[in-house]
Amino acid sequence: MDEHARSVGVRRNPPRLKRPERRTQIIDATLRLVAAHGVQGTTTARIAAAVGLSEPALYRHFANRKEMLLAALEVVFDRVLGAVTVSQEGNALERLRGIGQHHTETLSSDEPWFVSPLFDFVVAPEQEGLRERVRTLSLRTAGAVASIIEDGKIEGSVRPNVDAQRMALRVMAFFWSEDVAYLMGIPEFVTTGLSTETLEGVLAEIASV
Amino acid sequence: MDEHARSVGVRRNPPRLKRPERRTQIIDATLRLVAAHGVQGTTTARIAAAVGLSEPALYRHFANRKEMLLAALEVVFDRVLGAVTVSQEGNALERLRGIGQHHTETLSSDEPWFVSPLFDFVVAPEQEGLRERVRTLSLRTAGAVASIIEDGKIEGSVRPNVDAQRMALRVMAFFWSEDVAYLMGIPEFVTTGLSTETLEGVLAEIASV
Amino acid sequence: MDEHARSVGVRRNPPRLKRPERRTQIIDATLRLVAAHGVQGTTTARIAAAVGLSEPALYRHFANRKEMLLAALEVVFDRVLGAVTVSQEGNALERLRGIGQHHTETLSSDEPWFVSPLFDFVVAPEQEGLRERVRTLSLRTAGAVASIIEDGKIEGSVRPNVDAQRMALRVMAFFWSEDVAYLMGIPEFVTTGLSTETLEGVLAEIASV
Amino acid sequence: MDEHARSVGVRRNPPRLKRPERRTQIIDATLRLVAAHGVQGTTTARIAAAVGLSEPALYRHFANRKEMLLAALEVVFDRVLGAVTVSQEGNALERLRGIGQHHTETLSSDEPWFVSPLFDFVVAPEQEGLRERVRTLSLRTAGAVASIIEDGKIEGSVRPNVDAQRMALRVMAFFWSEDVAYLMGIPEFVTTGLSTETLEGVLAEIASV
DNA sequence: TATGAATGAGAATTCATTCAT
DNA sequence: GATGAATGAATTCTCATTCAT
Repeated sequence: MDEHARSVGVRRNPPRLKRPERRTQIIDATLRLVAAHGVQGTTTARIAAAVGLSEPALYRHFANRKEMLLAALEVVFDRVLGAVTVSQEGNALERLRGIGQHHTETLSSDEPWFVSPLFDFVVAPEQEGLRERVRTLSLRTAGAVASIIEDGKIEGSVRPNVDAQRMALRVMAFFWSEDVAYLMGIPEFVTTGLSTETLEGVLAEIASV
Repeated sequence: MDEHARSVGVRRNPPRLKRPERRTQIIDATLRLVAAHGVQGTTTARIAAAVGLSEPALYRHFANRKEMLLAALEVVFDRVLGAVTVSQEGNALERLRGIGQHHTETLSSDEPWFVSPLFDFVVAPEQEGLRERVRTLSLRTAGAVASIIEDGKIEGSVRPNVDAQRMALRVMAFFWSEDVAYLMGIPEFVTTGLSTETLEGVLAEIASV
Repeated sequence: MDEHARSVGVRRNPPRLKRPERRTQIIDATLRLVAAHGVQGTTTARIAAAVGLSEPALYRHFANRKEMLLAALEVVFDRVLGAVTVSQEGNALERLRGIGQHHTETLSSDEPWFVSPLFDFVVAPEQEGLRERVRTLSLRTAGAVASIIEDGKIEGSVRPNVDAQRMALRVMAFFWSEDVAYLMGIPEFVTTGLSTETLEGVLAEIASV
Repeated sequence: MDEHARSVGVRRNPPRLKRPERRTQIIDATLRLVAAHGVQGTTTARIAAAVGLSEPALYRHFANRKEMLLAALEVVFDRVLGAVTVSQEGNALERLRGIGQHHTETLSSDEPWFVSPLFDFVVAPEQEGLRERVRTLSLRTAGAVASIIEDGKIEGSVRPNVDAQRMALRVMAFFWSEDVAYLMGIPEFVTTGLSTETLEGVLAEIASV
């Protein structure tokens, strides 16, 4: 019957993906699981089930569970960083405003997939080593925001005596508060423009003249 | 004979606390452990050890581990709410500033006991029903802040046309961003006065004249 | 029916032993298993099955598998040391001869239970930490032999210029060679008095006059 | 096209060894690994890595892991036997002394490759059938020693009434005790000449006049 | 009110081995 | 002759919880 299956072109159980695809697939599954069950609830058994593999097979692609989580975290930040980097239109102020809008809109949409995992990584037990990585990646994001502010100084849209690093963190705070409001089930903070007021406050402080 | 022992007033080794005291003791221990090890790391074994009881004995006081955690969450919010309510000195603005300072100081201290439990519950898997509880309690806290703002309107320190509910949420955002910064391992946001700038921004917006 | 079982005095599955008995029982089982399957083959699953407990229950009595193995090793050496210490009759030479005879006889008997475990511990992977303990305990045994030799010097049966430590090791070598011969399936080395010749050689060297 | 590549003489990356060479290479690697990590630690993964092949490729050359270990054991005995046979200089006594020295020196070196595998097989669980093999090969080694002694009788260096078989086993005992001392982590037995004293005792017993 | 003894479910990970290519 | 992908069976160990006393 195996023969029959083959001749008719019926695929055997798992479609035997190539390395890179499997890796991506595992990372995606991990991300979804963290969103649904938290870091703690993202067990190797669940990941394996989600990708239709046996648990040991996972270890062909990642050294251990932590690596899977770390890879997923990396993806989260890649997208966050991407969102910050992409906006290239207008002067620094307008770009920051654009980034803020993007964040607000994402959170207002029906699938802000990244918030849950992100905060799950933040509160993950110290020993998982995820916190440290979150810190590093967050600071990198803050750095990206800071360079936009620096750009603003050069082009003249931002006051020259502004401390870019510090103000970048205040922009981050805007992101954070939107995220928390969303997580706490208080979307009105995001959707009724409240958070935007905070961001505008920051922008007003750094705008030239 | 146990009866005899009691009637004669002979004390057994551990002075056998009464129900309510034991309960409180267990909740306290749970809270300390959550602060130190996170929700996940707060195992029944650790709780039992912390209160000097055997594990099964815990189940005399709580149906299960989750109940212990829930009770601890309740305490967290009692204290958070307490911190917001207590400050009675000065006008509304000064009281809000005082509350903010208290929050900042707690986070700068070496044992910010409430952050870890709070956010652990925030990111808890949807189905656990903990999020809903956090939402309710957060809104109650926001309500307390709103009444202070209303008080300010009456006493004249706050502009009369301010929307207390909305501004209360912006004050909450200040709390949240400090919490997140702390969790992410970016304490400079809290300790170098960056977060305070945000709060001052809000206060300036609502201050009369 | 549970009620019936109780009233008739029928025991429920495992007879719920007290701590010390369980511990002993586990150690014994471990020892038997090491003899039968080697250190590697002495899995927690097998130990649990042997004592009629679940695997986790084992951990109520020992911190981990290594502790169980170590405890078993201790027992092996206790008995070996016991055999060396017990013989109190006659002068040093006669006592050493007695110890040798005891060893030879044990190996000729049908259950030299200790040899297999002993050597299994010797070849156990470094990382198990058993080798180091074997070394320590072996040297302790050698020490016991050395004191007998020292006793011999005092009582005059042993030449005063004999190096007790060194000769003790040569006596140990007699034990070892008997053990190895037994393990290798060459019992004639033990049973036909060949090994005894070696021991007599050593005794002749240290005997006074 | 693979065919084409071959016919044109184009070499693929790893120079694809012929069957026999690969086999030897695998056995060598196995032997080195057993010496370093013990039988247990000699995993197929490690063997494959050591020879630069994939794990499945090993099964082209051996039916399973046990076959690889068995082949390695064979080599061990070949070498042990070789060491006993090779020495051809001087009379029987001198040759035996030479063999002993060789053994002592190997154990004093930093890679006594044969001890670990040898004893690992000795303590292997009965049912594996490895013990029997070790017995056979040990007796063969003893036989080689016995012939040297017989040679000694002919050439006159050994007393004619010596039982070669028996004395051969006592020489073996010298080997064994050195091995055990090494394994137990008591190298001083080997390095300070203690074991040699035993051997000299045997040689003295068989020497003529 | 409390405990000593015990467990079922499940965690991450390793290993020898197979199968299709 | 060799490999990439995958797995079943085990391994050690943790945890919340139960039950008889």
